[in-house]
Amino acid sequence: MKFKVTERLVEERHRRLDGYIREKALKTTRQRTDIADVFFRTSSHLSIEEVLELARKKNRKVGYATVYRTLKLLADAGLANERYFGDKVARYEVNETNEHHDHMVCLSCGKIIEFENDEIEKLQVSAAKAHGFRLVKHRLELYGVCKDCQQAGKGGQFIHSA
Amino acid sequence: MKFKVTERLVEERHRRLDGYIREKALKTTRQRTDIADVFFRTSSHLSIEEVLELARKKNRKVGYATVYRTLKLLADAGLANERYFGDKVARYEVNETNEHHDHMVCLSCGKIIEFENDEIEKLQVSAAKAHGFRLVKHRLELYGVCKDCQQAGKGGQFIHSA
DNA sequence: ATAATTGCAAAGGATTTGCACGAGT
DNA sequence: ACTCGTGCAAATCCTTTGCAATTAT
Repeated sequence: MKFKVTERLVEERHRRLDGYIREKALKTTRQRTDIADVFFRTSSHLSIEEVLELARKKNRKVGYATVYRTLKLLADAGLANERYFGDKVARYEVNETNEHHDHMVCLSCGKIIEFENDEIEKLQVSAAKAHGFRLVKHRLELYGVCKDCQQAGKGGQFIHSA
Repeated sequence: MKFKVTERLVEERHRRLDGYIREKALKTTRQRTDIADVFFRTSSHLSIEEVLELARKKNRKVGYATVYRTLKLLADAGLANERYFGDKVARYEVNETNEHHDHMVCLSCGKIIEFENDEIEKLQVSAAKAHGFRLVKHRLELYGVCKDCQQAGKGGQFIHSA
């Protein structure tokens, strides 16, 4: 997301989650709410590890299996997207309905920058059409060195292999 | 690759590998040659599993650790690229120098179609520039249903989650 | 009460690694 | 000879799962 995560937005996300839970006759639990909450409040791409760490600050007894399960649940509910960047760990981002963005991943510091480009999207559609391919979704990632790392002269040390 | 893999091309790849081996003072072994050979002869995106199976037809005693090590070696030599599509297994493709292509992945049959689009590449460069980002490489994948699967009416059953 | 959820530890799948043996230079 | 490569099994990493105990409805 490019915007700040407001309290209003966090509440809206919780409401969407509650709706899903009700619809599927699941249960609202302390852990779920806490995990979802830390997740809803970030605007970054968190690994399970990171979500676990944040969740434990709220609720010491969160187990990692529950984090895995809760993030899958959020993904099923359409509230989270699972992504894999260069390394092999799953990362989750909040899924904003009708938002389309791609990512730039800094090979030096690991930072993930979101960007949008409608022209590229359009060309993807044409490329798919040209191959008789029915496009469902896409993934575009640019790997390189972010502005900060270039300035800090850290362009060389790639921590990330993409 | 869009072209057929000719004998000339296979030889050229072996020559490049030999050069790398000499340069790094490594050794040419039966297994390496066999694994590299089956790999050089395909034009698809093989998993370790698949390379192992093919290599064993040539040389029954190839161990899977050797396949892992050899494909890493080929990647280091600049002859192979490691990629991850929707599932979690690494796939390797022959790296054609100065060839740029992206992939369409069929969610129904798993087929991988390569395509090129210079316009998209150009837009990526501008997008990166706009963020002060030094672009090193990119990854673009379109997920959907290929022409064959659409005709066969298999558009619904996604075997692949992207 | 009933059924879903949790936490733990065990199981899984893909990949990596340590080590003694075998092969290339 | 000397060093590198191999195969095997064990180890590792991330993720999933079985199960008994706990909690929400």
